[in-house]
Amino acid sequence: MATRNIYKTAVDEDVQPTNTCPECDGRVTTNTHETVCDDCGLILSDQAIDPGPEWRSFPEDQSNPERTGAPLTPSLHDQGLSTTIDKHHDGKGRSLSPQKQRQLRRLRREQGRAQCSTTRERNQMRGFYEIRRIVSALGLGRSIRDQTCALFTTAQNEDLLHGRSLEAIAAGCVYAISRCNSLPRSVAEIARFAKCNEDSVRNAFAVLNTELGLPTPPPTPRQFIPQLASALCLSPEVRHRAVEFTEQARKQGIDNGCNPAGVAAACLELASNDAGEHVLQCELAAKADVSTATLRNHRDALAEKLVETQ
DNA sequence: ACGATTATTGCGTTCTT
DNA sequence: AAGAAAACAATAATCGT
Repeated sequence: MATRNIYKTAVDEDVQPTNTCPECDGRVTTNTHETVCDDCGLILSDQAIDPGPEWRSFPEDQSNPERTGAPLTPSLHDQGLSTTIDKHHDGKGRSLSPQKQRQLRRLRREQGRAQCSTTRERNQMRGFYEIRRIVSALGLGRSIRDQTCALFTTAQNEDLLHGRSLEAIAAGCVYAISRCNSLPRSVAEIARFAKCNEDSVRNAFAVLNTELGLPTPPPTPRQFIPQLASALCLSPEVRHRAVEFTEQARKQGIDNGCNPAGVAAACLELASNDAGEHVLQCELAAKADVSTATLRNHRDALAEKLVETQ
């Protein structure tokens, strides 16, 4: 429980408003890892300028020995601090004698074994590999990836992996972190890329959530608008309108107990119809992972309420 | 493609032991 | 208090236009 708050990364604390989003003119926020548009979810840059020292070494300047090496990353089990032994050259770039090469080959083999000496470390490597794979397949940013890896480590420390598949825990971590960051992906979407079924992902998330007490608020329809609008190439106006509709839906309480993605899809349909940008129901429903019937039901219920309030 | 009707599923409530 | 069951709402499937 001591590590509870590490998932709340800089998103809340170090946020500094910068300029506006080129796509929708929405407000843009930057944390330590990436710059994201609040309105459309567009990631403007996940290669933020690093104010730290250069990652170069200057052999002639011996006074500054710490200015070497690659930046640390939590998504590698050794945080990127691995040692590699070259095959053909020594530290100064000279080529090696065959005897030395043989010796170094043996050293390299032992070093490789030492790098993940325990099953714990091996599991962590496999878990991180899986996380990196899923996160990049979903198009989520570096910040999400690093938070997910941190959560995975915590899960490992709390002994939550016993009897569960590593792949399921990794996928569950991705799901949990995406939700904690208000960038919800459906379990189905994650399971599509994960090496396990939906139930395993759900179960893994449930375990993480209860055992670690994650700050996971229920997903709201609003959070689904950006990704859906972007997937269907809808205009910023439609997107803004749809967000307003989600607010209406919330006030009227018609999203209670409903799949938020379905409500979001209905809001988008109404908004796009208003703007004359016609979207096929089946496409909208497919992107939101709901049936067209559900989409229509929500749309009609919402339309009724909207007429009443006018 | 869209709409209406019917079937299924999931879940909180209520009843029983 | 714990489990079973009837009940309801959300969602999906199917058929008709």
